[in-house]
Amino acid sequence: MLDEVDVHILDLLQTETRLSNLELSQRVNLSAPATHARVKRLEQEGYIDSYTAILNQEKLGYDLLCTVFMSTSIHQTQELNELEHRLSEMPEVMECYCMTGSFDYMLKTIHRSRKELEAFIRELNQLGVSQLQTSIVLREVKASTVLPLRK
Amino acid sequence: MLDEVDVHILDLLQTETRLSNLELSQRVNLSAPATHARVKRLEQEGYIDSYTAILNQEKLGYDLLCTVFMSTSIHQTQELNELEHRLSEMPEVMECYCMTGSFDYMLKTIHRSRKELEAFIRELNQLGVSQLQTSIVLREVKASTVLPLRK
DNA sequence: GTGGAAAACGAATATTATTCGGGAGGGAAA
DNA sequence: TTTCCCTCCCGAATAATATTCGTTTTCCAC
Repeated sequence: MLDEVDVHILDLLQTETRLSNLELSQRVNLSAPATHARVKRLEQEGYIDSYTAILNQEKLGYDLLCTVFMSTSIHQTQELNELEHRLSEMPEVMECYCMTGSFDYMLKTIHRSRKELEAFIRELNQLGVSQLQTSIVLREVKASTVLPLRK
Repeated sequence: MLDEVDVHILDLLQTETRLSNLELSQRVNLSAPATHARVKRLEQEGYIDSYTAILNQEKLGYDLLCTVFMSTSIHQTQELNELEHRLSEMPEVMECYCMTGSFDYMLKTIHRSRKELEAFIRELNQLGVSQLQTSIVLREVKASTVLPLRK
């Protein structure tokens, strides 16, 4: 179970990840070793999935962010797993969700150019897709990975 | 400009962020100081937006991930900025995009319960929204922050 | 209150990042 | 080709930081 200090640590980790263990310990009013042990415990118990560097999409030439809604004609579990596996392996697919609503899946995909997007959509179509609806992101208003722990 | 080694570093940082600088330097066949200098340069020049800890939504009680499509009746720039600012400030809104298609915005939102989702939608409705369409994520097939640098 | 487990502390150590002086490589000009 | 200069690298030294360890404190259950 998590106490108040654990939540405080998690919240600091997801917003100010670069804090040293010493600074972190000062923020939560604990000694450095005690703080360190807690962080390790939180990692161990699966409260922290991963640490990651968020790269700048624009600077790296990825200017085309899309949402793709798709449905499939597949209904057998085995084949569905296969489909999902293939989707997961595609590097352009950043997120893939199974959804309520009129489509089976929603994808968030990223591309360098219209040409690459077109190639990607063609690739998708060869996967047993019955319907596809692609929209393009005009502007990113907010893109965060932070959970509202402190709300 | 980026050379091959820079791209290699960025790719390692976004997939194996916890690597020590020493390990990182060995992976890219450079000395530790040279690698360190490159990382600092990449941060400086804005190729790395941020470092973050990705928390486990389920373990922390956030079991309700949604996509919300919304349109607005607002057309004046000033008021639109205001609206976007309000959306950005809402902690449940993890992502917000201005889109092509039949809705103006798409949001990715996260909640602890149906009750909180309902309160959130009510809050949205008081912001000058003309249309709302909310879908619920049944299952996360893939959720990544990794750009396909090596594709 | 008392015993026992869990968790904290400070000091010591190990690991890692960071700085620094010097040198190799490569292009431009003579 | 030689020289100069700039850029980038390296290894060694230092500084900062994480991590371990033995001891003490805290906090329940009885």
